[in-house]
Amino acid sequence: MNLKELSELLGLSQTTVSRALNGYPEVSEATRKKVMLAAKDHNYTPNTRARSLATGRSHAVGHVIPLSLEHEVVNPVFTDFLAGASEIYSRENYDMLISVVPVDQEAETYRKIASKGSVDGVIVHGPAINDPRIELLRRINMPFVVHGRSGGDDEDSYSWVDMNNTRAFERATRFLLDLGHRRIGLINGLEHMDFAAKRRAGYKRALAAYGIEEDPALCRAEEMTESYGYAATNALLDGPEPPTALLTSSIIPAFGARRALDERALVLGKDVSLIIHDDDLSYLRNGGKEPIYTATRSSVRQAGRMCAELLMQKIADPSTPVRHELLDADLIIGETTGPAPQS
Amino acid sequence: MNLKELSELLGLSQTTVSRALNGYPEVSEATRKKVMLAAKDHNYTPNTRARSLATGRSHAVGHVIPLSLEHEVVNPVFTDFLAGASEIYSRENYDMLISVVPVDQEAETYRKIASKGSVDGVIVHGPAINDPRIELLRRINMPFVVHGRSGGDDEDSYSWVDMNNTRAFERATRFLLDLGHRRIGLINGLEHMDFAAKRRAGYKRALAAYGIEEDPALCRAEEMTESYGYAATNALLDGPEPPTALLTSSIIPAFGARRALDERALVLGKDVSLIIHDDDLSYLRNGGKEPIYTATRSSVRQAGRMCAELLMQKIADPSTPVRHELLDADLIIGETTGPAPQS
DNA sequence: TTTTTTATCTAAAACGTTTACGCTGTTAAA
DNA sequence: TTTAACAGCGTAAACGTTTTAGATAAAAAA
Repeated sequence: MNLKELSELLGLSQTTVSRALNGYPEVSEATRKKVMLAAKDHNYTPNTRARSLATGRSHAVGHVIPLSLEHEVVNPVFTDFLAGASEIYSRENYDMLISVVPVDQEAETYRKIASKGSVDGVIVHGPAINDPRIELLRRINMPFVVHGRSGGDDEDSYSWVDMNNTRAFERATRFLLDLGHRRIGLINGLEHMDFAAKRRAGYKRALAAYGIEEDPALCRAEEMTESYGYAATNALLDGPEPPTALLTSSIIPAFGARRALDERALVLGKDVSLIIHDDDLSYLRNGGKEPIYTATRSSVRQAGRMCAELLMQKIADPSTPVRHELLDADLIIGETTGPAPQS
Repeated sequence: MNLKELSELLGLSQTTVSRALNGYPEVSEATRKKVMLAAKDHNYTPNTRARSLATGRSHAVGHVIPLSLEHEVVNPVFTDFLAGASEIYSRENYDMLISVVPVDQEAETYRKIASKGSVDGVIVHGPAINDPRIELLRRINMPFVVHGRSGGDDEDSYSWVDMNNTRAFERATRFLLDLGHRRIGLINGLEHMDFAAKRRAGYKRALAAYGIEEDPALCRAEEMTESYGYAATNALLDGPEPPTALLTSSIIPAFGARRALDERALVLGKDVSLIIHDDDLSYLRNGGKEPIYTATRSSVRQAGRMCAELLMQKIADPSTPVRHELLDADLIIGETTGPAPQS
């Protein structure tokens, strides 16, 4: 069923029917009702392709999700982020178009997407420090919102939704310091990524406040997998002066850390303390009412919702001023932290 | 830059330029070269919307990924599945359109997608037993491939890519039986899903071969989260006749099982054996060269590739006969299984 | 030489919407 | 009574492609 057929069926012009359906005022309420009813009855939905061509907008947003080259890892937080964003899109009747591409082809992909005209805007995932994609998107004049920030001084010049990574890790580190820990290992994500760099900065700042110099031997930075958590924990514990506490950048390496500790019969929260960052993933909940891991928690799903929200606004009215949403992480106390063991 | 401008610039008609770019034979090699070059120079890409409208095909495929209602969990294997499928799509220059929708709105979503005409085909995720979506898609004549099967007798009538769930779990259970285990717990996924039902069937069949009746008290079936693995393991171990071995349907509940066992100071592979099903997720690798968990392994990413492959064929030529790909899982031996403890 | 075929290109229709503009009749203002 | 405003609807153009049906000229066949 298309517009022409529907309008013939109703004895009206295509114009009137279209206007009735799209809520334009130049049509009487009586006819609008008739049209709406007929549309429902013959379940007519405007053809997206034709509508897009006519309006110049595709009613879709793009997500380019980077595939890390070395290990072919695609970040698992995306499922929850997309679930959050999707809530907003489906409310606004927008489509979500995603491409998973190796990081070295990202710029190319954005360019292509733009010239094909298949989306009205994009979400930038996993910004690196001084990420070139931002400059690119601005140049081709494509509305975008960044999940995270890109460091640099131009953070005011584009819209983003970020978590206060520095503050979260500063608080977590401080919490451990207050418990008497002095050697604290950091099992971080890749530090050319802005979020990881900021977390490290927070860690460093807390140490500095206690007059402690950051020890590079206690800091690791890799793709956040379970096996990385396992290997890094082992490596740190095998060092000359093993840490009494650990910070991991996600719950996933924490599983690896737990495995390593178990093998050594070290008890979490007693022999070694552990604080994780918890993205509140639906399939990896950190406990129920009571958290298991002591954690800095910030919902990535919520971030997804907010990014989508901001982008929708930007698309609806491109003159919308840029907006920044800085989410604060909660510090929640679980069973994996305790006073530093006396040695 | 659009077709009209490009053709005027070249002094040719739009027809000729279009044909040159799309590789039609009615154009001389000389002009084709010229056209190609000019297109590159002014980086012209045909507008997707216009092309779709003209050809009637959208060059996009849809993935409707179900959001479990009760717990709002979106299955984490999707990221890897999508990564696999995406490889194929980008090779064929197809777009991937995804919607995350609560299970009760799935049928509605498919219908909408079809009438909007925004995709040329869909992948069906997470089929339940006798899933109504299959009938629906057939009725509205939308090409589709199912990841998994839907039970029932009509499995021959549509294309699917599945893992041999029954066989995998039969082998795993047999392996435990051969090691002397007689009480084996099954920590399964939701059993109205076909994959989970088939896994249970395999488990049952192996037990039957040893003359053992399945004990419902040893079988759990829920959303496969870490906390579920933890709770289920605790419940089983607290039962009157605790199991000496466990099977989990994914690596994620296995993390929970490990946590529960650690708390009881039970050693994996000695006090309690554990076999998992391993989807070979990039961010949750089951060890490196040496596997950690004994597991039945089948790559969900590979399944993604194959589904996409099949769907592309079906779209290119709708008369393509249905195809079935049944992947066999490897049984890989890790450190979490050993002989049943004497009691 | 005339006819047929072939190679190369073009004009215009089609895809299904939205929307700028125009028309008619009715009501309100002058 | 005349003019203006307005509500309600229709006509036709536009969006940027692909594709059908021809057109022209050159080459081959008769």
